Amino acid sequence: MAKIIKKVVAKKAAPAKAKKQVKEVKKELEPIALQPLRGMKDILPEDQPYWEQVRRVTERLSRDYGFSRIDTPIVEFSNLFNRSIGEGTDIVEKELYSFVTKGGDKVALRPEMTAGIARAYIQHGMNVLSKPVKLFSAGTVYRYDRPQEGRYREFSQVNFDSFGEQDPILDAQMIQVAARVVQNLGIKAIQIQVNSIGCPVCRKQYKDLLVNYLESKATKLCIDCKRRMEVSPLRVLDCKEDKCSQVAVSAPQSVDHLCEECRVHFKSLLEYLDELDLPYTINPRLVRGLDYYTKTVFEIWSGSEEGRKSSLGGGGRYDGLVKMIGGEATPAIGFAFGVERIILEMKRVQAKPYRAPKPKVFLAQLGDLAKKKSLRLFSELEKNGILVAESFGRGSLKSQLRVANRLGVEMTLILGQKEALDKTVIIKNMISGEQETASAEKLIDLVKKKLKTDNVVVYHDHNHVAEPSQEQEQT
RNA sequence: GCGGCCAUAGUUCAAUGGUAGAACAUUGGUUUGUGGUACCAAGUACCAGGGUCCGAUUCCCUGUGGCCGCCCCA
Repeated sequence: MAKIIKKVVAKKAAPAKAKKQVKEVKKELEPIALQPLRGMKDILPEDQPYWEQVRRVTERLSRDYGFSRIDTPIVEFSNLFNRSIGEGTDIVEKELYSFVTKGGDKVALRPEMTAGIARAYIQHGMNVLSKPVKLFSAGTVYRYDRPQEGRYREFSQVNFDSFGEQDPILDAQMIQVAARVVQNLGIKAIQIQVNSIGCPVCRKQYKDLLVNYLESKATKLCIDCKRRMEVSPLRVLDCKEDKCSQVAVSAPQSVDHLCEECRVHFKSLLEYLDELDLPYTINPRLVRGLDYYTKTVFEIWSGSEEGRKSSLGGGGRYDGLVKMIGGEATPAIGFAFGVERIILEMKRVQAKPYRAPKPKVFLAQLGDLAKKKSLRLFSELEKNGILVAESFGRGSLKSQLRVANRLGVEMTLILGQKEALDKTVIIKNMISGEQETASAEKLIDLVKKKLKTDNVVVYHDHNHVAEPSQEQEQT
């Protein structure tokens, strides 16, 4: 009695004091912002099935196509990115998370993965390996821009690169892998956009030609494009302004001005794609934002011909990159997908996420002795490969059965005071409601046997289950 | 980096210049060791800081964050 009174008094008095203290502490210390940084977000348990599905599909495909996994640091020296991606690009110019370390190093968070992977390729002498050297990677990348749906400052990419082979058949196979990634994830309506932006030689010639043309039409361009004309004339072709598109329509196209080598390369790529039955669209206006691309560039868009389209991922050939950052000349090609965008699209088209196996057995306990024993019983079941759910913190059998019911288990094992003393366990069939008492010794085998035979019953009764789980509703 | 819209319980949304309600979710209960439904009950919220005002969650400003458009891209 005295104890209870003390408790009540303590309970009443405590919150008021605690609140005051909290307030005082808050004033002295900087309050913690209960939110992540702008453009960053938590990936909550409810979303994990989608992430797990992406992980499984990409890992499986990368293995099937002969890619080895590589993981490189998220932080690298800034000049790696400046040099490879290009000083003038938006990614480097405005979106790079760069800072100086305590030791004075100029570093940056990676805005994409290929630069770091190319660095690792050179550093570890992978050029001596049998070509092509195919590398797969997955992780977060960082770009400091204005967040929107499907566009974050911290986001995840799955990245495929292939070093050391210049044959256009590699280009075709890479595009095939890219298409299979999204298709295997249940995104059926996609567009493959391809283009060739040539090699440094013919690209320069083409650029001059384009600038000439644009200058002749300069009065018809928007303000931004007049600026772009000098900085990166290729981007003018991509401008969404009406008047610029009109100019772009009759602009010279890079595919018409490729050198012989690039032209043949592109031509045979298209032949390979035809052979693969991969429907593609040649998009002469497809220009990617990284300077290191040569020849083939491509993107995978979601959606069909009309309607909203967004780029799920893209890539291209980068024959000059490895040499650019200090290795021997090495042809290469790669692509990356944005995982958040893929998941967004999976949800849009109601693609199936990964379904984790769910426990079919619930273990309920009642009374002190049973509670103690149930802890061991749980691990015995787990060791025998039986997935078990429990709610040991709950007291009443009723509330435990409620949880069991909600989880949709096939059977509940009930261990009460009486059973604990008798060394028995009650097995309750959650579909029929029937119960039987089994000896603790034989329990594991009995449960195993029942799970096997009960499967039939379960399928039989499947439509009868009162409440579909949340996951089922989602799919 | 530029422009616009928005910000209330765990979630989706209300109302209001006098400190806030619902639904769903969660937890407990409807007597003793048994689930669903129903019923009852409980807890939890005005993004932060300034200003106007007797008084602000409400009006204004700034910050922070989300979303949309541009830019760019994944």
